[in-house]
Amino acid sequence: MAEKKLTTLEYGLLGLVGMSPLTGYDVHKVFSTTPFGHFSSSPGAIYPALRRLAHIGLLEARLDTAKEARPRRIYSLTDSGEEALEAWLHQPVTREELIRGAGAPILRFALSAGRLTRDETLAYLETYQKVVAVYIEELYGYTEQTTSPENLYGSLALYHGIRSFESELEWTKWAATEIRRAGRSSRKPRPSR
Amino acid sequence: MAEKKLTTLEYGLLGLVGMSPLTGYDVHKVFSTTPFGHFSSSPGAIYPALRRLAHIGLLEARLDTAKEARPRRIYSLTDSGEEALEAWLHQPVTREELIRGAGAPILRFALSAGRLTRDETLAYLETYQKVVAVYIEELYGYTEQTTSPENLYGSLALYHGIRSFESELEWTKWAATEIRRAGRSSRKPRPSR
DNA sequence: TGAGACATGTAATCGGTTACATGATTCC
DNA sequence: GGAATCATGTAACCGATTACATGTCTCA
Repeated sequence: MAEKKLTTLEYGLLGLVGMSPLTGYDVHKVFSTTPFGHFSSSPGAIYPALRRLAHIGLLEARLDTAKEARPRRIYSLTDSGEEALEAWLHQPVTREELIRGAGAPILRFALSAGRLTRDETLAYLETYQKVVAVYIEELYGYTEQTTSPENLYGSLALYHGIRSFESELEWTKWAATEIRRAGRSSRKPRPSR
Repeated sequence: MAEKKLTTLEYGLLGLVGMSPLTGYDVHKVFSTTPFGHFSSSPGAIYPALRRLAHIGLLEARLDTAKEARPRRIYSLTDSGEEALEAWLHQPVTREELIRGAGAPILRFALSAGRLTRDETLAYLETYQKVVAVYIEELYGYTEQTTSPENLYGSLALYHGIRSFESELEWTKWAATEIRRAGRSSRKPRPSR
């Protein structure tokens, strides 16, 4: 079987198509009108990616021949696509994903709705949280080397990173409590401040 | 003249080489042992990029022939490289850069040390701040459409984005006050909490 | 009925990742 | 003096960006 690793965009497409069958243009619309994944909505990225996924059997294309001269492909998730997606959703967050900043950790979280159990998602958030905490410690380590008055801007930039990961850390905790709370009542989530 | 646009990596290299002449391996070390720019430290990215920059005249390579069989190139910034770097540093933050998340806004800030005046950097932070604020409003707009109990995870993911940009917004304000403060005294910057 | 927006892609280019290759240095 | 590690790259592949091409619908 030798599961090939896919790009973040491709997993995003699997997740999106997995919600409901879509055409390339539908995907384009989602990417360009919502903050979903902050992927590029360029057709030169989307269409080839959909084709690739269809080619390796993770998606299947149904030809809509309503307009003959310009038929369009409606993609839906195959069983093995479902499998690949779920395998990915079960991966814990890694340090590399966090640093790369391509948004993979949060994408997995968002796509886990309906595909992971509540407890699995909570466990995912827990590992997410740990990885972030470890990385924050690492960044603090640099502050001792780098913090000198001559290097003010460098220090400030470093604190930018630290703060942003601290905010991410708080989010993981908050999200977990919201999910737990939703299990007991059906109130809407509210930002904590 | 038609200044060609460079990649973020290339600007990072200009900035780094601009601090002191470096070899490809030096760059690799910086990228792999510090949080500078969170670029990939893969040689396949660094060496070709240095060559490209040298080829278009923004860097110049001096051959160090100390070891004959394996001479190495020490790169330094040329006048036109200096120009290109400063032109870039003078660009205000754009919405696209912010969303793309490649770290360009913070990289420009960090590299502005010694190349922009204090007031120019403060002005840069001001536009940075405004762009972030505008984007946060945009994201809040989505919460009204998207926030439904059935779409809990989607909402939570959206709040992840909002929080992280809010943290960025606070950083821009904090950094500006630190810079102003440093103008009056020479204390080290401290995180605000 | 012609202009513009909406829809559906393809092609060329190009930067980055992964993997490979080889030369020097250290150190056991 | 052989292995491991440091240093300095090259090559192949492949995905993404940019630009282009063409079909279809709306509506003044």
